[in-house]
Amino acid sequence: MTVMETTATGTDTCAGPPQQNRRPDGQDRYTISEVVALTGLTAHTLRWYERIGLMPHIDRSHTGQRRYTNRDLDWLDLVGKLRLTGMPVADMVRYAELVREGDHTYVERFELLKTTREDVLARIDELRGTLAVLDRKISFYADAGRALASERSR
Amino acid sequence: MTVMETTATGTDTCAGPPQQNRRPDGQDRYTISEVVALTGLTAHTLRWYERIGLMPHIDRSHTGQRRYTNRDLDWLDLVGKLRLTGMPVADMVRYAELVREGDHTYVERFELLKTTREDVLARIDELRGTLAVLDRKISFYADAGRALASERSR
DNA sequence: CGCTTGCTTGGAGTGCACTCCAAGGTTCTA
DNA sequence: TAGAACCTTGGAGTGCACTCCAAGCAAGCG
Repeated sequence: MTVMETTATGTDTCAGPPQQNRRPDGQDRYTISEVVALTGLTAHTLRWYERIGLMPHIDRSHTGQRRYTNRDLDWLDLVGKLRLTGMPVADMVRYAELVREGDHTYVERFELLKTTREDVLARIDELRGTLAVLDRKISFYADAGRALASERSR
Repeated sequence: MTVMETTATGTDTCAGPPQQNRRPDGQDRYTISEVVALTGLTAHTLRWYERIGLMPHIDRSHTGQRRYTNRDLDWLDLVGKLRLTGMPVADMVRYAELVREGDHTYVERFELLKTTREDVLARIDELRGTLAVLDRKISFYADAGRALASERSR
C-alpha cells in the first residue's frame, strides 16, 4: 500500500472542504496571476516559495510560464494554515522535502504534524491568557469612563 | 478624578495576579540582569525597548546603571502579552506614548485595547481552523499507519 | 591592588520573510 | 500587427525585531 494521500504524485493533501473558484480536475491549469487572486499571495511570493523548495516544481506551459494545478492550490492552502501558526518557513520546507522523499518519511511527517498540533494548542492557550489580561484592562477603562461621565453630569 | 490605574506615575498597569520573585514595593530596585532573569528578555532587548520608547525612562543608580521597579516589571508583563498577540512593536510604542501623555488619551487607549481584543479573538479562530486541518491530516496518517501495521502482520 | 563580572553607550549587523528590479520574452485584444 | 498586459529570471533591497560589538566605567572580592 501507499501512504500518499492522493494517487498519482508525491504531494500530500487530504481532501478538505471543497474549494471555491476552482476548475474541475483535468482543466486545472492556472496562471500565476490566477493563483494570486485565489490565494492572496503575491506572484513574487509564489515564485519565491518555489525557489526555496516550499512548492514542488510547478508545471510549465510550452513557453516556460507556470501553470498551477488544483493540487498545488491545496498545498498552498495547507502552507497558509501552517503559516498562521507561526511555523517558520524552513520547517515547512522540511515537511515539503519529506513529502517529496516518499513513503518512508511517513513517521517523521506524522511526528511533525503532532508536534505542530501541540504548538497550536499552546499558542491558543497563550492567547487566552492575553485575552484575560485585555478584558481586565478593558473593564477597568470602561469603569473609569463611567466614573468620568457621572462626574461630568454632577 | 484620574484615569490612571496606579496612583503616583503615568504608567498603566492594573493589578493582575500577584507576581512571583518580586521584592515588596519600596525596595523594588532591580538591576538589568535581575530583570533578564525575571522576564526572559535579554539585556539588549530591554535597553532597546527603552531606546525606542516602549519603556518609560528607567530610573538610574547614582552611577547611571538602570534600576527597574515593580511597576516596570508589570509593564513588561503587559508588553509580553501583547507581543504574543503579534501586535507590532510600533503599536505598543504608540500605546506607551498614550500612557505617557496622560488622562486625555484614555478614550484612544480604550479603543486600542478593544481593537486588540478583537484581533486576538480572530487569531484564536484562525488557529482553531488550522487545528481542524491538522487533526484531519493526523488522523489520516494514523489510519495509514494502522493499515501499514496490519499489512506487515499479515 | 588586581581580577572578574556586570553595566553603559551609539551604531552596526543578523535572520527572517518577503519584495522589488531590470531586461526581455509571451499572450491577448482591437 | 500593434499595443497593453502579463510572464520569466537571478540578484539585490526592505522592514521588522532584535542582536551584537567595542570601548570604557562600576562593583564586589581576596
